[in-house]
Amino acid sequence: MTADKNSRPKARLAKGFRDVAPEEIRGLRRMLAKIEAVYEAYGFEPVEQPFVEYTDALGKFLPDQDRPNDGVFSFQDDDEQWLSLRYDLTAPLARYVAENQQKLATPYRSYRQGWVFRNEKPGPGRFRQFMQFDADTVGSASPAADAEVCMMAADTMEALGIERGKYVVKVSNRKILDGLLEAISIGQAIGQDRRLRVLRATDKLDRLGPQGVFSLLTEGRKDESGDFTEGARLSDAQADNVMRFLGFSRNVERGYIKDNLLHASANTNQGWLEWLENRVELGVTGKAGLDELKQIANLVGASGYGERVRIDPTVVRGLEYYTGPVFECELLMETKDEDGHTVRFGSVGGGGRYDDLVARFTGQPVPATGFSIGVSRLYSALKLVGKAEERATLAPVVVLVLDKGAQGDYWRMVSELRKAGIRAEMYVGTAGMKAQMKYADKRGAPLVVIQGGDEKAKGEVQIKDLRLGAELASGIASREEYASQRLAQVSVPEAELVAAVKKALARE
RNA sequence: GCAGCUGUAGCUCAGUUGGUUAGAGCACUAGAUUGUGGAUCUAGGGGUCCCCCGUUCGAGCCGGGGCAGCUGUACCA
Repeated sequence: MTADKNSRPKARLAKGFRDVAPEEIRGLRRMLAKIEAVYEAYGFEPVEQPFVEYTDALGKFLPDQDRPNDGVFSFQDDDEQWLSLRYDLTAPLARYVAENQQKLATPYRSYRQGWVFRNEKPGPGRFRQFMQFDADTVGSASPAADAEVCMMAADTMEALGIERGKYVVKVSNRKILDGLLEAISIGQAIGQDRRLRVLRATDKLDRLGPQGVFSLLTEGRKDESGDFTEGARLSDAQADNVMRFLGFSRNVERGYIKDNLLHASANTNQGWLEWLENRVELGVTGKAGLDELKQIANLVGASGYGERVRIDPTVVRGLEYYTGPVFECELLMETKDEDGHTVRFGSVGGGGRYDDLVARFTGQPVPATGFSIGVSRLYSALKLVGKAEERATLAPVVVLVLDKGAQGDYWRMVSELRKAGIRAEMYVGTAGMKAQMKYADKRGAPLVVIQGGDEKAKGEVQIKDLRLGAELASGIASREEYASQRLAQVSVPEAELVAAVKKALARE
């Protein structure tokens, strides 16, 4: 019964979601296995968690509404409790640790990989369902834990075949920015709203450049589409300090430029530390952040990662839960976008320290730090540089069903092939021979096995090489010639089926 | 959220100043083969021209409103 024409649903993929093709699944699995191997080697333990959590466990109720935040997919169960699809892997981990604290060895080191969901407008390369691969150390306040996560991220990139120098793990510290805001708002508390604007503005340096960031720090900015973004309304002197934090100094003729002093120290971790210490007003909190950054720099330097793990104040990351060091892993390879412009591939992962997340549940402070890889983004990057391993598994040999009464014979042939380690299937549809050939062709089958009444009487089977056949047929012009031959087809005794198939496959 | 662009067959798209029965390519089905895919040829199926209202003798085309999609921007744990 077909549905009434008017009530037929449209077959369409939900906006922001994706079907994943077989080659990509195979390539992804290989990539995930390599990441996992690195995390295992570092001694992290796997854990798997559900897609769904109670909404309040994710911390996403808006204060004045009983409806959860619309960035999150939420629904009510039979008991009218609000549930949400997880939007990252960190909030659920905090719940897990808070709930199982007594059982877990502290510091608890875990990794996990899975789908997360965001109910947002999708864009190019941005989906409403995507995969993350996280590793976290919960229960250690030591900068060693932060440094370790960064070095592990670097090792992961290399395990995936991204050469040294083609990626960088950038490190900054949220406390420095906090301290800087403290320092510039002496005598007048800067509102939370304006604080967020400063953070957002600094995060846009790569896209808008120093002048754009300065506009957002001060009076605001109008973009090409005419949309106006409100600024943080800092004074020039306050904004100047923020710009210096990012490594820019004001130049009378040219506005903000990369500072020469910084360049003179060759953009090293040591150079950045000195710059921040001497040229930026940091306040008490900022000094503490700088001290943490120094310790991380020392650790990665001593371990030989100083070139790969770099201090970079332009890293801001998410605004809400990070409390200290923040990281970002960026790929430096250049690529062309659809308009032919060369663009850097950009960020494929990030993370940081979130010391308050577990305390939400327990009231006890539990320091934690972690790193999250954007699996889909990283995968498209690997694909672009030819490091994705999508090689297709060979499609199965198809055994045609010409005589429906002889299915037992066909079944036996298929199982012999399988025992010999050859992917094989018996045609399970109901169509005739012609359609079965079409099926095998579309499927990409290398060979078909044919046994009708004639062959059976002689105790033989026909093996037809579809790929060779296609090659031979391309030279044929007339239909008569084409129809008169049995291209790339051999007849062998039943007993030699497996050997003949192996031989034909070996030719490919 | 804001701005711009676009909605015609399963897919990609033509469609003249508003004028009969709305087209192509691809895909699909059948035939040219007693039992042979991919080339070629023939035939066939498939349409609420996004929806509603209006203008008109007449709307895929013009006007208004809505909806959906795309792009940019804002937000993004």
